[in-house]
Amino acid sequence: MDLDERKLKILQAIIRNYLETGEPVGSRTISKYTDLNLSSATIRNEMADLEELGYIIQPHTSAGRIPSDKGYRLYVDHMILEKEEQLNQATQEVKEMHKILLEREDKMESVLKQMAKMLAENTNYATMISAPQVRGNKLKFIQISRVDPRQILTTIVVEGNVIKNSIISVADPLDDETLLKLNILLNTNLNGLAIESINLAMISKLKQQAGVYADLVGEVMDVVASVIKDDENIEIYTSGANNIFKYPELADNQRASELITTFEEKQMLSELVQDTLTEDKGTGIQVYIGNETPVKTMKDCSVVTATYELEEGMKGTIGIIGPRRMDYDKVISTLKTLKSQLDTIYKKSDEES
Amino acid sequence: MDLDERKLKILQAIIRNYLETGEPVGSRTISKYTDLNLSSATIRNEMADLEELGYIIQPHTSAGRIPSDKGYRLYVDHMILEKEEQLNQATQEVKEMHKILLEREDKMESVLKQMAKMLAENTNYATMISAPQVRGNKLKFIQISRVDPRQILTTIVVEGNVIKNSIISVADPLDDETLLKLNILLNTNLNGLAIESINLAMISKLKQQAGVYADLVGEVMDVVASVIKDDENIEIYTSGANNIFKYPELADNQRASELITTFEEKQMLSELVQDTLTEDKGTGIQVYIGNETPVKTMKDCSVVTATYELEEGMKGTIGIIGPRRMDYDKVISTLKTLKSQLDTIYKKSDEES
DNA sequence: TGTTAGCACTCCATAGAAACGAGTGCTAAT
DNA sequence: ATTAGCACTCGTTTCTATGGAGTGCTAACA
Repeated sequence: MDLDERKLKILQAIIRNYLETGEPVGSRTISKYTDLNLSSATIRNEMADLEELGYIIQPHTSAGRIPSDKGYRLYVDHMILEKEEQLNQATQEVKEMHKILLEREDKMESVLKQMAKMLAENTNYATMISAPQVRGNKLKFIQISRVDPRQILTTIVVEGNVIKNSIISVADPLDDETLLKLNILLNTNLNGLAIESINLAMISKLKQQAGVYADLVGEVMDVVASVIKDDENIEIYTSGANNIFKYPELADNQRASELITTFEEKQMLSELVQDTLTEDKGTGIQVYIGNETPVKTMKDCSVVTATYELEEGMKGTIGIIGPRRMDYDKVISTLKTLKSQLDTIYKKSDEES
Repeated sequence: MDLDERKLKILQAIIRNYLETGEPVGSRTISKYTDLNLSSATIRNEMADLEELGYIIQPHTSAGRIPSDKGYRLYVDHMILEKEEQLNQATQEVKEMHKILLEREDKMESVLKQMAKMLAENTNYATMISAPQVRGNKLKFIQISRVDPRQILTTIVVEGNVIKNSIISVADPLDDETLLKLNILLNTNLNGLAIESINLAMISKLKQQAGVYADLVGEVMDVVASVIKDDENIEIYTSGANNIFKYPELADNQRASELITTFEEKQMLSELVQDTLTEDKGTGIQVYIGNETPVKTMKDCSVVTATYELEEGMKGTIGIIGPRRMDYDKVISTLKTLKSQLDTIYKKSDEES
């Protein structure tokens, strides 16, 4: 048996209604809700069919129906296609983000934090944003300077303008000439190289050329290495974790505690980021319903993610986490608009600079 | 009427018992619990007195008693004095921190994060740590370098080795000589100055001397200014927020949601940090019971804070947030030990460098 | 005079019973 | 194919015991 037009309409009505109320919806409600002009009895028959097909579930014999994961999935897939043209819907809130992005602060960190917060406030769900991941980055600039007689400041810039500093202590003060020589040594040998491609042989060669300052060069190389290390545990910013308390189905102690922990230990979220980045099939938007999510503690949630891309292949993820009955419609179109803005604005303003 | 020895002992027994169980404690329990060898009837009389004095409360007529804020306060004040000598009690967990601190990473951020986490795991309460606040700091080093033809990297180091970078875009490439000249200009004029003391007159003088590069110097000064701005919203790291679910009196939706929000919006916690730093009377440990806390959303919690101090007057705060019936004993001694270790270890390892 | 045993009383917590009502499935009529 | 009608199910809410923990008070005791 396939889904005819009418069944689809009924299913849609059930889901819409359930998204709003969070209560199982009965046949009588649907009978009024839709423009089909059918009696509740007819609806009941159809609902029995839909249940048999696995699109809806009856929590107990005398209750209404709620959508199953399969039902949600159908709804979402259907909806995304439909929405394609009316992209400019959720403009209201996204315009504010536009503004934030334009007056972009020096620290990308604070931009992302603010964005997460704003998204959370507008959607009433929990949000997460991962900082763009830098991969295969090339060293753009490396420099050591004397901050005071015993302290050397290392500054490293990689493509994408990620900057890393560290202070190294030295036993004997370096004079200006040595400093200059070492800087030239480092830059001529390392500039333009992908960090991953720096191997042991190169390091030992460098150390050899540095002579008595081999130790110092070694420490500088440690700093270089730490750029990669930093990169491995991706920065993730979250906001609106408290929103889960607005949805009774998530707010019981057991679940709430788990979810809060998940948001706190951002590490678990990074699985989600990874999955999103690898699974991305081109649309850039992904929906995980219930158990589909790669994070087990979120099995009672739905997650909608978007990947955004800056220039130079830096990719990041935005995620919205809410109950199964989240307003997919609004969330997806919000994310779509935001994504497209991010993609374009960031690119543009980076070309300026 | 004053508190005689016996009343004190009874009060103490009540509190101890309540801390453990979280249930109102009755006279019979106390009669067995203490070594006073008194019947429950006698205890009842004493308890009636204690209640009249305001140290304990009866939730309802036929229930046992629970400590009032006044009772907790007495207990805590008493206990702190008693504990003074047995400082080495909570060594177990603190030794691990010792280790972390010794192998201290370059980023203070990650040390503090880890510390917060470890504290939370050991105590089963929520924790917060504020990064040391830098005040009245002097510029130690300032430098601009050319990263690529159109991009200038600004690096600023202030006392305490706080480093700040920013990339500035320029329309026309700068040659080496100009760069050197500007660096000398900036360093000779600004080095050693407290950032707060840089005024408009100096800036305009600098700009004048920079000639055609006045704009660039202006942007550099903006970066300098942002060091202060960064400082104003203190970095605060939290951990173990989910622990509040372990205490039923905090775990109802209303309260939990408020608390989670408080931990998320670190801003509210900064009030606590401020209060702790200003109220500190020398012991370095402070206890806020219930309504005593400056953060309203925590009125059902108790907070124990410690201020730690690194060299150069950099002060930070560690806080442990739990239910009113937190294990003050353990928390206070843990914080004391940790504080003393932080005070000494950090100082020492900074002298090394 | 301080302590204790005993007892009536209070009041929360728990469990069960009863009433309710939303919603269903099925049947028979249209 | 649709619908009205009806018996039935089952979760939710409300009410009513019942039990027990704990108290305050009184009277007896050392």
